[in-house]
Amino acid sequence: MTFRELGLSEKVLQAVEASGYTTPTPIQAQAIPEVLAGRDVLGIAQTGTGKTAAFTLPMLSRLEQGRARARMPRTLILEPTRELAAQVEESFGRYGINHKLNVALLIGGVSFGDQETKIMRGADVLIATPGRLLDFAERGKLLLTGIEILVIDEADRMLDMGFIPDIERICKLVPFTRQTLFFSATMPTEIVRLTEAFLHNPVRIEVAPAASTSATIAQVLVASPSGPAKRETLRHLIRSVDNFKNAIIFCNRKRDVAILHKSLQKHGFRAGALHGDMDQRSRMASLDAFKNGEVDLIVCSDVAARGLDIPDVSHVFNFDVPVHAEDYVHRIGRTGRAGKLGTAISIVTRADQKHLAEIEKLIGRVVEWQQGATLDTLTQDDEEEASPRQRGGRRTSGERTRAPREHSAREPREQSKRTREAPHDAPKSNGPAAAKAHDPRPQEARSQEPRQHEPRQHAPRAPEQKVPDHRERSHQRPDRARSRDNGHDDQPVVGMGDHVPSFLLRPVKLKPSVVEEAEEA
DNA sequence: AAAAAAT
Repeated sequence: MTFRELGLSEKVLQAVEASGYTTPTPIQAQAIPEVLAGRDVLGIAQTGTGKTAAFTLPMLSRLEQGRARARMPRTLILEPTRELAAQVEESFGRYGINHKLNVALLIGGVSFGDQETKIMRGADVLIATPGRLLDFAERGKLLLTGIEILVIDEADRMLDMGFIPDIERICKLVPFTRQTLFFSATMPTEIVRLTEAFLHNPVRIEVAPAASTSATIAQVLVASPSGPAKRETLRHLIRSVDNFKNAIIFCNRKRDVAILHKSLQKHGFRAGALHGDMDQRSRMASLDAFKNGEVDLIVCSDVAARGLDIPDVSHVFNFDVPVHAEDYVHRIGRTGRAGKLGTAISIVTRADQKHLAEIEKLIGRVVEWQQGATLDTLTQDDEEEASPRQRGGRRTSGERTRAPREHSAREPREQSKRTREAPHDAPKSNGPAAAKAHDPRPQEARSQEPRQHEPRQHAPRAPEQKVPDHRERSHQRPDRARSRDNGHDDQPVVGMGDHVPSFLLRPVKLKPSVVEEAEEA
């Protein structure tokens, strides 16, 4: 099967060939002829199946006849997130190079001016998130009465996000005679009801069963204590995994995205962040930086879990196990795309066991623990290290200071940091981080790339050995780094001797905002 | 125990 057999126009075929594609994916092969014939389509497909091209290519063919009028776009595509909307715009840009079509992106978080100009000029394709679209429509800046094709993408996600009332309102603003293309990864009853109301005699095209995980994704679990030790577990994993190119790291909460992002940067990693409370500029900048390789790590909330198509992501880390099992499937689906191999590593703490069980039930298989090291193999020490704040007065700071390890002697200037880091970085031999003896990546492929001109002080490191800290923080002012460190990690108090006033050892309850500031170090 | 989306 080739694209040529599907009935697409010559202009579109040339653009597809220029992109290097020759064989349509199953959903493209099935959907494209139907869209070209003007039929409604109900596509049940995950992202990563080639769904976007399944509607953009035939839409481009159809749009070759006719012209857009001011304020009256000819086609409308609804997306649940701004990033997905921007991604669809890119797709029109890529496959529409031979067309002179006006494509407008109508999303929140950016100024109205440009968007209004494009709509006034007449948009052939309007790609929108529901809120901003309704805003325009209600102000009379946009008429939906000329819509020929309506695309509702990621409908089940729209449902999750409470967009269904908005979608229904929008559907009532577009002409009854339009063609509707409706895509959803799953079909909950709410969505079935919607398709019955707004699709006319649709062709049903189903490609991948919901909740299946791709065979091209290797999945593994890593047991870890929680707290700062969890960040150390992640750092170790990033440094030690095989075939690392870049990674998306998921957290469950936006504030944890911010904390982890800063922590990784502090440790010298080139990392970006992406969550819905960031301003739109930063969101786009982060995503671009990750796509073009300026950073090789991006810390995300679930805003990035679904649909984002970043080719060639080598690893997905679940820094937090997702609370909702379906999110696991979506998150790990950011890797192993387009036939490439990917690895999904989930860091699991005691508290995650329940959610892990639900995930395994959903995907219908158990996920292996790395090196067979389950939560039960975490030692008492690991667990205690995980919660220094709750220790209260059980130990004095003097007792907390561990005997320097052998490598401290080799790096005397790093001793204080090393003492603090060693317990997490060097778990028991059956512990989570004992996985790989050294980083097999070529130097240029690593997170610390900008510093590659610096001589590497140590040959491939042993698991007990941390990457020399001066490499990680060489770009930082050391005084700043040190002072910001003191807040949350388990560092012995310097300058008070072994005596610590008892009030300092009392457990303290901090307001969340205070905790956040402390954690920012 | 969350995130997202209009201002």
